[in-house]
Amino acid sequence: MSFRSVSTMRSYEQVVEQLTERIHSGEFRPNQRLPTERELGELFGVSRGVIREAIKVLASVGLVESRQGSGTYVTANLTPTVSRALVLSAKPEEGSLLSLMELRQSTEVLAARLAAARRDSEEVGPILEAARETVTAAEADNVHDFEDGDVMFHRLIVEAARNPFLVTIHAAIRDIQRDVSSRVVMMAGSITMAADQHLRIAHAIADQDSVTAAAVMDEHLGVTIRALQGVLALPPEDRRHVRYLGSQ
Amino acid sequence: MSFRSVSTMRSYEQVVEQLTERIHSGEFRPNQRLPTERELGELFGVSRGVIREAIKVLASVGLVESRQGSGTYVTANLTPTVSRALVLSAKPEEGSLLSLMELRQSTEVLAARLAAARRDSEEVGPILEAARETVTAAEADNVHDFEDGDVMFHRLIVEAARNPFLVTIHAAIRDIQRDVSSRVVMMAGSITMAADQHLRIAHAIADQDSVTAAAVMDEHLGVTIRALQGVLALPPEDRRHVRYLGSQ
DNA sequence: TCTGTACGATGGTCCTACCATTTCAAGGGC
DNA sequence: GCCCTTGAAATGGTAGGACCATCGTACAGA
Repeated sequence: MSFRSVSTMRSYEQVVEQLTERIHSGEFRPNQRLPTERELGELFGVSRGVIREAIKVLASVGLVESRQGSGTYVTANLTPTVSRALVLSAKPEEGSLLSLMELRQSTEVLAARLAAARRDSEEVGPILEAARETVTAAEADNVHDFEDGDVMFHRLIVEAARNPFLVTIHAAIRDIQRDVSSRVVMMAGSITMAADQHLRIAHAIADQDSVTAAAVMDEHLGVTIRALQGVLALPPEDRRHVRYLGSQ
Repeated sequence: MSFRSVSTMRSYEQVVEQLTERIHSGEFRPNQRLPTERELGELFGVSRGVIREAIKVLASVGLVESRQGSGTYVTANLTPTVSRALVLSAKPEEGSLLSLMELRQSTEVLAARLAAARRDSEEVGPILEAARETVTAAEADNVHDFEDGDVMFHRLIVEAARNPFLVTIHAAIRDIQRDVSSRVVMMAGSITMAADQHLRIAHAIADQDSVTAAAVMDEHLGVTIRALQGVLALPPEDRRHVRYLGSQ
């Protein structure tokens, strides 16, 4: 006696599902405008309110984006964001920054290992270039440029790892770090040393040396974590001098 | 001339924010019923539609749950789910399962390391117990019981790691694996070997031996990954015999 | 005590109207 | 001809009311 459970799927859920499918199938491409809410309502045979609720869900995972007066668009870079959910999972208390860095270390070490094994030959150039950019910036003590190169460097490696989940999570981590405006201790270590590690990682990936790439990446982020632990051990009053980059 | 930027935050966003805060602060506790949509509308001074959109967002990250005719409740197990977004980030194609296992390996190795370092003395007992449960089940060749113990074992370790992000991501990974009904190759290795590894990990955590805990966990999940890679290398027709667990 | 019914509360859906922004084309001044 | 202004239309954002579907409970009856 096996019955299928009666499906009572909410209508907005069905809309979410169908729109998701169209977006994934490429029928709706990035930057493309969706039909208006009123039109979608007619197409799906539901009220505008239902459409709006569905769109809110899609927007909350970063698949679409609504602009008042203009329309609803498929997100440009089709990387759904998990940052909101991730943020919600941690109370904004002491140590959540440390937790975040731990996660980042773990995932990026994997990314480095995979990137070394799977990177396309065309991907090597940009990675090396980004690494060199951080070296140049470090020599000039130009923190701003260093950061630009740093972000690019890590992003390229994650992408070269050919693991979509890593891309999503890495984007979310970056998101949160930006929100929390926690550049505070990001640069706690010496940027010269960091740039040097970048270069070694880049070369390891170029040589398809997974072990070295992973090991140096582990050390690279480990430095930051240890610095962070040091700062968190200080009483709050004494932390201020660590921050040396105020702007945005 | 410094002006505060004019708040153009959508009203539903503000509702999301405030409700999130109340939930996190413990003012709304798990399983508690929120005020009705109509009441919330009055409390926030917005229409019911806005409230509904806010609730949809909260529901989509797994913070609340609506039951028609009854009310909206704070989710019992307050682990927001990122699974939907993660699912969206990978087209359901070949290899996404491999990507998922890679992510799982990376995060759980970290979890094992942290758990060994941070575990509370009361957490050791349940972890050992879960490990022993899988050993017993493996000896009896009872796959069902093995799985129960297996899930519990890994969950306890992740929780002992004291890193909220890991908890969230691990839950999401489990979610997806269940959805994809991919027990297929989960057990591809010998469950006897797996159970043995469980025991070694548990003892390492009990001994606060981070290095061993991480190493064995790495190997433990590495076995599954290698098995998975083997299966994916086969032509689709030949894969069927790998699945030996059909239920649910 | 148990069962079924009735009623109220609540989320789900629909509808209409109006507001706020954006977009773009028509118009006017130079 | 070019640039700016202006205004209308389109579109998402918000409001409010109505009704439906479901749930929970209280109540009446067996």
